[in-house]
This record gives sequence, C-alpha cells and structure tokens, in this order.
Amino acid sequence: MAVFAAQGDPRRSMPLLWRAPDSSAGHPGPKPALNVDVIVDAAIAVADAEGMAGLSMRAVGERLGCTAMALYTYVADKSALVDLMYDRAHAELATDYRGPWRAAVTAWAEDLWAFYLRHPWVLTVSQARPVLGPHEFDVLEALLRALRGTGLSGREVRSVVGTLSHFVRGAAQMSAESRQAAAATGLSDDDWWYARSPLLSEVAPDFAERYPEICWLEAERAGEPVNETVPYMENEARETFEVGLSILLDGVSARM
Amino acid sequence: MAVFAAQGDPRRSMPLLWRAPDSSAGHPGPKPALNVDVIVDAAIAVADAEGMAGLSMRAVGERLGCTAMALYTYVADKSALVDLMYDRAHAELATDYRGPWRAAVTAWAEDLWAFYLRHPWVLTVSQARPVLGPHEFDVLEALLRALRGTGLSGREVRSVVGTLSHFVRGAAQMSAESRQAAAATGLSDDDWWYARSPLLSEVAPDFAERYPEICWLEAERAGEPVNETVPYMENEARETFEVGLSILLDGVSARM
DNA sequence: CGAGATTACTTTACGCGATAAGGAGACGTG
DNA sequence: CACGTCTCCTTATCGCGTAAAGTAATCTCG
Repeated sequence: MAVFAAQGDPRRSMPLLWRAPDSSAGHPGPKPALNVDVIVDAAIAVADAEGMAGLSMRAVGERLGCTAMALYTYVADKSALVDLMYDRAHAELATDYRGPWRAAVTAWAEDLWAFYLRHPWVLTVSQARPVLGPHEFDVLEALLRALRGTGLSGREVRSVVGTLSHFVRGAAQMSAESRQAAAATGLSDDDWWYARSPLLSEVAPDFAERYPEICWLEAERAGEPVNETVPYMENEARETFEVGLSILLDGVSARM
Repeated sequence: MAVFAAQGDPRRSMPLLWRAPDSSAGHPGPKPALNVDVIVDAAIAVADAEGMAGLSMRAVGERLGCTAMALYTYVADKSALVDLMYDRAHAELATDYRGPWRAAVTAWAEDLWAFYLRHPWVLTVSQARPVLGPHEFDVLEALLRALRGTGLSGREVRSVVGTLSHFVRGAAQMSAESRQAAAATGLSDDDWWYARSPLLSEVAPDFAERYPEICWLEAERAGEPVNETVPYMENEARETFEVGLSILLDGVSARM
C-alpha cells in the first residue's frame, strides 16, 4: 500500500520539481486562481493533519475553496502531487553537517528522525522509484559529505547510506504509526495492551514454557525505570533509534 | 497507508489466532460451506498474487466461489482477516537457529528477507500494534535465542531486535517495491531511469557542481562489475542487505 | 412430523475515493 | 466583436468496505 512516486510523465513532473521558468505569459483564458505552490502547501497541510490516508483531492480542494477537479489543471494526477509534496517537505532539512564524521552522521539521522515525526506521511512514499527532486538530493549529498571522513569505498558508502536510511525510516515509522494508531482507535498503548494481555494468558496458558526468552526479556524490562510521560511504543522506538544508531556507527568504525 | 493490525475485538480475534477449540456442535442452520482456514489461505493467495492493494473482500470471495459478504460470517472484518493472514504466513519461518550467535542471527535475517520477498504484503502491516499471534512470537523467540550468545543486557537486546527488524524490513521493502513498481508500470528500472536521466541534466545543468559527492558515488559505481540478470534496484537492495547486516553485527560484537 | 429458532449466504444500497467527459464562462488576440 | 484557449464546474463511472434486510437451509423440541 505504499504510495508510488515518479510514475507520471517526467517531461511534465521534472520541470515542476526543479522549478524551471514558467514560460507562461500572455495566455488567453481566465486568470488562474491558484498555482502549484499553493496546492502543494495545502496538500502538505492536509497530510500533516490527517495523514496520507486523509489526503484526497477533495480534501485539498476544500482547503483551497475549489473542487477536486480544479486541481487537475495544475498537477497531472494525485501521484504527481505527492511527488511535489515529498520534495518540498525535504527542503526543511539541513544541507550541511560539520565536524567529525560520527557527530555529523548522528546529527543527520536525528534531523531525519524529527522530520519523519513531523511529516509521517513521507514514510508512505516508496523509495523504489525515487522522486529525483533537488531537496531529496540535498539530503543525500549532506549524508555523503558527512561520510567522507570515514574513507570507505563507494561500494561501502552506498550500503551504509541504504542501511542508515532503512533504519531511520523503520524506527520513525514505528513511532509515527503508534501515534497514529492511538489517534485512530482512541486506545492508548496501555489501554490496548491491558485489553489483550489477560486474553493472551487465557488462550496460551503455556506461554512461559513456549517462549522463555520473551519472558526473560519482559522480566528484564520490569526492573527498568518507566517514563510515564511518553507512550510505551514511542518510547521503545526512540530507544531503538538511539541504541541502534550507536551500534550501527560502531560497525562503521570497525570497517575503517 | 500502512494496514493496521490488532484493531478489532480481541475476545474474538485472539482465539482464532491461537486456534482455541471450536466448541461448536449441534447448531441449527445450514452447514457452513467454508471455514476460517480456507478463507485465510485464499486471502494469502490473493495478496501474494495481487499485492495488498489487490486484496479485497470481493476478490477473496471470488476465489472461493462466494460473495464478499459471505466472508463476514467467519471473520469480523477485513482487518481481522489481515491479522490471521499475517500470523499464518509467519508459520513458514524456522523457529530455531543453531550454532554461534552471529551465524544464527545471519540465518534468521536471511530467512526473513526471503520470506518478505515471497509475501511482500506482510511489509504493509504495521508493527505498531502487533498481532500477538503464536507464529510472530515464534519468530521473535528464535531471534532471542540466537542473541543469547551475545551476553547483552535485556535493554540492549531489545534495541538490537528492533534495529535488525527495521533494517531487514526496509531492505526487503526496497526490493519488493521495486519489483512491484516494475510490474505495475511496465517499466523496468533501466527504462525508468533512461526516461528521466536526460531530463535531469536538462533541468539541472549545474548538477555536477551542486552534488559533487553524489557524482563521486556514481563514478565509483561505474568501475564495478554489473549483474545484468537482476534489476538495478533489487541488486542494490540485496547488496545493502548483505553489507549492512555485516556492519550491524560488527557493531553488536563491539558491544559485547 | 411440523413449527420455530438459528444460521449461512445473497442482494441491494451507501458513502467515499480517483478521475474521464463535457459544458459554461472568462479572457487575450485577430 | 468574435474566435480560440484556458479555468473550473457538474456529472458520471468504477471499485472499495460493509450495513441492512431478505431467503433458504438445518437443527431442536413438541
């Protein structure tokens, strides 16, 4: 159910992404009431507020005081709009990270984590066919500059980039979806768990013998301090992000 | 657009997941023509063939020679069906990996990678609210047993599990979505790229100055042997998986 | 054996999604 | 002023999940 990017006619989408000069003057016909920028902004606002599932052409139109069909004068179709949203959003990210490679890569990952939590809908856009917009390239360029200091080969750098991206996306997605699930169902992580855990022992009375390692893990957790202010899964995702990033960068160090 | 699991009434879904005894005998009414198992199998077949986007109640019904509404006698709603599909599919995976921890964890990751490529729709099911079925627990238990040998603390093990999961999912998703994009659009990775790359230099003539690191990476790649038999992105994803896993486990070693 | 309860499954219908098709009106240029 | 062009609207189609209500099959009980 991922949303696919870069599917449409590139002769139309690429100039929009790279803001090629409009070359539009002296047209007949009524003055356009809108422009692509305004539409993309409105679409991002809808997606931030309602998630990708709530992003419909009608919803964007409504926010702009026009019908869904009016938007088709400016963008070829919904997927082209998502391409533009995706690249525009990435403009928020920093394009340079100074200092030693490990600090720079960590800062890059932290910024990306925060970005994904601000715009969780970005995580639903598939990476398989990249958008090829300027800001996505900026983000990659920034990471590559930070990785320069490792002295790794191009081959290794490519794998590190992929691994870091998958990791940050996955961890952020866990956090974002947990938030989304709570909002959509009205059940907090705790509510959800308390509704299920008694049933689990009822339906699987041999749980402890069947899954000793899982029980060991749970027992270990019992001795840890609990952060009451953050929902369970978000806390878990954040911890995975921090520790996992550090482990991953240890692995990179070991390769140098 | 992730599909959410474990949303429905747990009093109904948990017994189905854990196959509690039916306690159904001597009912009035017509004989059931179907059963949950048959429905779940058909649904998995549909999702394997058409992807999660092609999984509709009508499609499953059609495969079984009944209407979509007939299925609602057996499963509460579509999301309950997805829960059952998710857990049933995981039954394919091994439940034990012997040998030293690194080999065992690598085998676990390899099996999971292959599993995700066989059933890419599994990747669209959110992890934020786990299904809590027996086979998902089996998979986790197997990984934990493999990680036993590292001697890490529960806290660290939890982060390693999360990191590994995010990583394998991300890499497999890249590969699966690339395949899916090619099938859906009829454009191979190469076709797709050849349609876009000339436009990129047209629309961004200063690409080389603006993105020197990206260009360096591309230049490095030019000197590498090319595997013609595998589409570009799938090859890239596989390489990221192999090298990334090795880096990640180096990082785990460093913690021990 | 017939009546009534219960269950399986069907048909129909609703609201919402993307977007094709075609029409109405606004505007620049001849 | 009229024509061609462009914007934006209305309408319509198809597919989705599933609510509602109807029909028919099969049990238990008298």
